Amino acid sequence: MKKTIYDIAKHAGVSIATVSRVINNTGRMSDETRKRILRIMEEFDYLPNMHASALTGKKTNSIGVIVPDVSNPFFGEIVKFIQLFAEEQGYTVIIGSTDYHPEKEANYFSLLKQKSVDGLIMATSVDSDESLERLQEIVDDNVPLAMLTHDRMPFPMDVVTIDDSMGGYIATNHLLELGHKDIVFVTGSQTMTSFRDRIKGARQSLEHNGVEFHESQIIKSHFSIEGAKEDIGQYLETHLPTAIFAVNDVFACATIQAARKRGVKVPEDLSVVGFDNTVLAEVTDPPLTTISQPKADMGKQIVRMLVEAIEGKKTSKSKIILSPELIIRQSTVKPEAQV
Amino acid sequence: MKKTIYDIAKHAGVSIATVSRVINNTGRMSDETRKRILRIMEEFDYLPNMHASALTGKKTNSIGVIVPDVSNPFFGEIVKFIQLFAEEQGYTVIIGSTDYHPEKEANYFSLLKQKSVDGLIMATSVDSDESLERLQEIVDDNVPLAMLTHDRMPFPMDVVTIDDSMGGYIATNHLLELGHKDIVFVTGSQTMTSFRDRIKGARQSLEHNGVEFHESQIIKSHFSIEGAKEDIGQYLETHLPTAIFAVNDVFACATIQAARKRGVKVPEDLSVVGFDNTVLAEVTDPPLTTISQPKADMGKQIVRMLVEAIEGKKTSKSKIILSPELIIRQSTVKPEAQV
DNA sequence: CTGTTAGCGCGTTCAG
DNA sequence: CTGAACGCGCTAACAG
Repeated sequence: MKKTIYDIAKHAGVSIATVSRVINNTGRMSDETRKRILRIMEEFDYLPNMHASALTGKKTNSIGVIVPDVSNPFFGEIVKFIQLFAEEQGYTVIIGSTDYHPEKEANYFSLLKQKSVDGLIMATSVDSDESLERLQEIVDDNVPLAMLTHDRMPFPMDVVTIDDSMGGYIATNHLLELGHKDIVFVTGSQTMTSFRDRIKGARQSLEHNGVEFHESQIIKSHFSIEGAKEDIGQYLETHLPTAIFAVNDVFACATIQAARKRGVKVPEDLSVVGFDNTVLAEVTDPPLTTISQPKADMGKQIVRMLVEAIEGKKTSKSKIILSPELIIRQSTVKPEAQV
Repeated sequence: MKKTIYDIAKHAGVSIATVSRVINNTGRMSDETRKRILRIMEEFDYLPNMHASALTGKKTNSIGVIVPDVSNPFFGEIVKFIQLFAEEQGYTVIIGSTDYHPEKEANYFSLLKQKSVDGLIMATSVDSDESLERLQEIVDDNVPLAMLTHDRMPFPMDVVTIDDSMGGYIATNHLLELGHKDIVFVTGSQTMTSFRDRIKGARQSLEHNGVEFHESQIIKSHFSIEGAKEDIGQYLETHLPTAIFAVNDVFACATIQAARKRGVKVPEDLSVVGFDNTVLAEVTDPPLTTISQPKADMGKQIVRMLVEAIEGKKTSKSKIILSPELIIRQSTVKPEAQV
C-alpha cells in the first residue's frame, strides 16, 4: 500500500518527471496539470520518500541539536524554541542529550553525520579530542555549524550567546546597589566558559565599585542539586555573607535550601541572585531575582543563521551577542532590611 | 571524500557483497577476511549510508517519541530516560513536542512516517480526528506503537502507565491519616485520563474513610502556572481547606504561591500534595510532599517493549502498570499543628 | 565462502 | 513541456 512517485504519475497520466517537477517546483508546465497532480498527491496522501531523495544528494531538511541535558529546564526550553522555529522553516530537529559525557557527544556527531543532517547546533562545550575529531569530519562535509551559549570556536561557525560577562556584572551591580558589601559567588565547572565569564563580569563590577575581591569569595560546586547544597552549606558554616550570586538558577535554589537548613533566611538574612530565569526561579520561595536569557530570541536567531547558511544565503560567519536582563523578584533586599 | 561500500571493498580486495555481509553480520566467511574488512572500515571511518539501507526496506534504527511539551520537567526527564535506554538498544530517538496542539501532533505523525521510524512512543492523548487518521496510516504500515502515561488505546499497542488511581488514593490517604477532613482537589483538563484517574482515586480514598465529597471540592484549572495561580487564588478567597491535593507538581506549586499571596502559610495553615515528583518538588519551599512516578523505570519498560515489538520478539500487546510512591517532604503536616 | 546483479524510490540529465 | 534511462549506496537473491 506504499505510494511512490510512480503511482502518482500513473494515476495522473503523466511521467514521474512531471510529478517530480511539481514536488520540487522546478521547470515549467501547464497550470492545469500541476494542479491535477497536486490534487492526486493530496488524495493519495503521498509523501516523497526522504531516503530516496537524500540518497541522491538532496537536503534532508533536518538539523541536529546537541545539548548537555534535556531534562534541565534551561535546555528544555531552548530546545523547545529551536524546534519551534526550525519547523517554521521546514526543518525537523534531531536532539541529542550528552549528559555532559564527551563520549556521548562524539557518538552524536557520528550519528548526525550518518543521518546526513543539513546543519548542526551545539550547546555543549565541544572539548574532547574524540569529539573534535568527529566534528572535523562533519566540517569536512561542509555541514554548517552553529554554536549556542558557548563561545569556543574550534571551527568557523555562527555563534549566538548572551553577554555572560555583562550578566555577571549587572547581577553584582544589583547587589551592590542594594548596599551589599559582603558578596559570595557560587559557580560550577570552570570548563564552562559561560560560567567563567559570569564570574568575570561579577569581579569587574566589584572592581568598578571599589569593592575588594578575594578568591575565598568563590564557592566551586558540582552539577547536581544535592552536591551543590552540600558544598554551599559547608561554606556557610565558616562564613555568612549578606548576599550570594549563583551562576545559574539551580545553584541559586541549592543556596536557598542550604541556607534555610541552617536557619538562615532568604532574603532577610541573605540575598540571592540566580541566572537563566528558568521555571525554577518562579517556583522557589522566595521567587528568585535572576538574570534572564532571551531564550526564545536565542533559539530564533540561531535557527535563522543556520538555515541561511544551509541554504547558501549567507557565506560569512557571524556572532550574535544578546543582552541578559535583570529580573528582580523577591530573593534580594537591602542589607539594612536584614536582621 | 565520501566513503562508500565500494571503497571499502576495493581496498579490501573483495566484493561489496562481502563487505555488506560483515556490516550486517550475515552469511559466513573466513574470520580472517572479516577482520581485515573490519579493520579497513575502521581505518576509513566508514559509516554505512542509512538512507541507502533504509531505501531497501531495512530498519532505520530510529524511534519517534511524541510528548506534549519538552520544556515541562516531567516530560524532559521522561524523554531523557527514553533516549538513554533506546540508545543502549541501538536506536536513535526523534522527539516531537506538540505543545498540546492536535495539529502539530498530526504533523509529527506524518513526519515520522516519512522518516520511516521503526516504532513510535506517544505520551500525548491522541484525540483529534486528524491525528487518529494519520496514526491509522502508520498503523497500516505495521509500525509498532507504545503509549506512555495515557491509557487510551485507539489501536492495539503496548502501554506503560502508573496506577494513577492508586496515586490519587495514597495521596489522599496520606492527608486523611494526618487528620485532614477538609481537602480540596486541583486538576486540569479533564481530557487527560491520568488526571481523571487521580481524582477518582482520591474520591475512593475519601469514601473508604467515610469522608463525604462534593463537587465543590474540585478546582478545575489550566495548564499555565499563571492561570492556575489565579484560579486557585480565587477559590481560596471563598473557602480555605486544611489541605489540597493537586494532580501535578505544577499545580501544587501554583497552590503554594496562591496561598502565600493571601497570607496562608504552607504547611502551617495548609498542607499541599503534588504529583510527579519533578525537580519542582525539590526546590519549592516547603519541599513538596508528592507522588512519585518511576520515570526511569517507565522509560526503560516502554523502550524494552517497543524494541521487542520492532524486532519481532513479541507479538502480543501488553500493558504495564507501575506503582506510584508517596514521597513525604515538608508541605504536609497534621492539622493540629496548624494554627 | 565469495562475487554478480537486480532492484529500492527518486532526482536528473538528455533526447524527444 | 515530457518521457526514458542512469545513478545514488546498499541489500538480497542467485550464481559460482
